[in-house]
Amino acid sequence: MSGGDDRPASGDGGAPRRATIADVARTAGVSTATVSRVLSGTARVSPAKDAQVRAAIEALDYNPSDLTRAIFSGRANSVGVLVSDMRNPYYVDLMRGVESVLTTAGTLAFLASGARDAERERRILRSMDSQRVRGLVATVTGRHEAIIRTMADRGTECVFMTRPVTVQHRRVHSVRVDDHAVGALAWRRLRDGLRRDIVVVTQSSTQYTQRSRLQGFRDAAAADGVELPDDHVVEVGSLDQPTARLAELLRRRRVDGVFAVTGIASLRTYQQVAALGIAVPDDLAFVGFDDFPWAPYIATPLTLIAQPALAMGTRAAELILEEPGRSQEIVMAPYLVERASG
Amino acid sequence: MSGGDDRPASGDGGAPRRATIADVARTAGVSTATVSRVLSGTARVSPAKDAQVRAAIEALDYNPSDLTRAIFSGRANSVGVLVSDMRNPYYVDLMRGVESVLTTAGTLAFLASGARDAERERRILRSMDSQRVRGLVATVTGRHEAIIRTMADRGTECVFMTRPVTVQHRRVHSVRVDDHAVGALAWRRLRDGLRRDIVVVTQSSTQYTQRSRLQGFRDAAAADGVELPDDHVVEVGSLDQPTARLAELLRRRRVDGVFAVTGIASLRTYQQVAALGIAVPDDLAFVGFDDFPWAPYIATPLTLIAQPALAMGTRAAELILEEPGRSQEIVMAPYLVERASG
DNA sequence: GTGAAAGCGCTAACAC
DNA sequence: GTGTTAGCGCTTTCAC
Repeated sequence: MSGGDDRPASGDGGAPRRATIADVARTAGVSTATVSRVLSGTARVSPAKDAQVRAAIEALDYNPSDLTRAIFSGRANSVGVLVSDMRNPYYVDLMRGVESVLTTAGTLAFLASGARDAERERRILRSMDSQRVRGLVATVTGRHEAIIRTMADRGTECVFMTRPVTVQHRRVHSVRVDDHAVGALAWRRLRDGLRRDIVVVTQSSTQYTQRSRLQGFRDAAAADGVELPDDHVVEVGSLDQPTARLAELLRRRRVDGVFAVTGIASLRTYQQVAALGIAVPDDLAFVGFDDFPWAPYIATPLTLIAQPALAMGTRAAELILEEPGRSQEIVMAPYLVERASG
Repeated sequence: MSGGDDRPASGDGGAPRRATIADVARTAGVSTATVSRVLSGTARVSPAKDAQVRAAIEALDYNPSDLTRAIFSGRANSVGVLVSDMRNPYYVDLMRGVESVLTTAGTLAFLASGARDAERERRILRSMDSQRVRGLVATVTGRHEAIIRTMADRGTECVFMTRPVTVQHRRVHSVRVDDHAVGALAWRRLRDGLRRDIVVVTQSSTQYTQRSRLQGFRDAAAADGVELPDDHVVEVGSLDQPTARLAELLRRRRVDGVFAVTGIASLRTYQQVAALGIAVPDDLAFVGFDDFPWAPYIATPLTLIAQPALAMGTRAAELILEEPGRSQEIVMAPYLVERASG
């Protein structure tokens, strides 16, 4: 062949150079512009050249770089998903929802866990911004107003789960469950089970979502003329903190119902109830929050208020792909999963 | 100010243009090369200019693009993680392991599920290749030799979980559990529990990993002079297939032990055993595979052979960051988690 | 329809 | 030390 063949066998340690659009153009005997047109399908090219180009792409096993493409649009073909804790089945379902929509659209999702550490969250958000993600689905502990505003300003659609938007911006959205309704559902369930002396277990009562669920419970109870005494709200904290106060409350024989407002609170309450040997649901009706895959398999299958995590994930991903143009606030209904515990 | 200020308020719909390295250079009164040097820290810059550059970066809220950077190295600052099923706690732990190592290194991980669908897997691998991921951690159903070879050729470190490498290449590795040892552990546990008539439950006996576990069991039994009859191996398939044959085997009073070789098989066997009302472990000792978070909480806590999923994830991520230069085959030891069932 | 050429934001020689 | 310049692989005018 005349001319040098420039499909080098190796650059350094032996990596064959990847075929570029120029290689394809050369092989097909056309310009790079024509190859680009075939790739994007925006402009028409003659059938003959089209065929040549496709043949060359095939022959060289050419796979165009999403990175280089992204440089033009300023946005990568990727979205970031930042969750608090990957072990939590809620986030797993959320991610599954996001992923199913994105994969269909040919977009890839970054997944990272902020581990409820604001500084770690910040670093991850910064990385995602460096990657120029076109969208962000986040559950965060910190507020991160500045970086969120920057990302939204620069074109990233940001969707926050579990809480209302804290940044007013046309590209900042919220997808969450109706926390007030969660509390109301719990109250009505326990009321219908004829429970009168109910304890509400929170994990951290300062959190907005937990306060809302508690408030929903209180409001629904009040509508039925029942008051929830302050000393019947107990905080159990995270997994390795003591639950002495909860145990004390449960030992009082008067308590006949319990509503745990988070997944962790549900688990901890369940363990405490089991440790105390209390008969569920006979002596104590138990309604928790956040369904999890193994809820049906434990000794006493748990009645739980669930959030439509999968649907929330797909909705979030759709928002990102749709680019609605103005801030969206999507509140989804929780639902009761009836099992043996209450 | 003399000259035009070129920090435009909006391009199209109102997205302010992102500050580029040129903007920083202009603001700091230096060249882009100097800014780049400050950023990478490779070459020394005078303290004065260094300060100016940092000030400009701060003022403009400049965050360099990982995309553009990646164009040079040919590799993005990202890795792809392709799993079979996100609901499986094993993959969750794997991902957690990968993510923890990568986040520390400032690298982001794509997560996608192939859903045991070879065509879907292929599309995702292709997307990841388009993103020029520097590494790949994959559990796949299909073989995908061609695309894997291409990716490895072009510089992507590929780590396969759960099975030996099928592509001989210095950048293709394997991290997996010692499946033969899994079977041996199970046998010895049941033997020590004085079980003699054991049924092995597989999910799909054609799969390499399951065959290995079965073989390990057989070999260990044979070493003790015990033969596993072929009709004591039963296949239960995936979640919604019937388990009639398993039920039939279990109903025979002679069977006093069972070893389920996959997580799904364990779950299905557990359900069947519960449905039949068989006393565990008194009438039937149960050893399963793959630990899961709620194993301690179910009615009869399960004795399981676990794989060090988290460690396997971190090891895979380390392999990618290390770029060992030649194919690595890492086989990790399974361990027994003793609980009530066997 | 098609190609030449400019340029996206960054890095890496290469001069000074 | 520092700036100038030439790209990285792609898209997109703008002529023809």
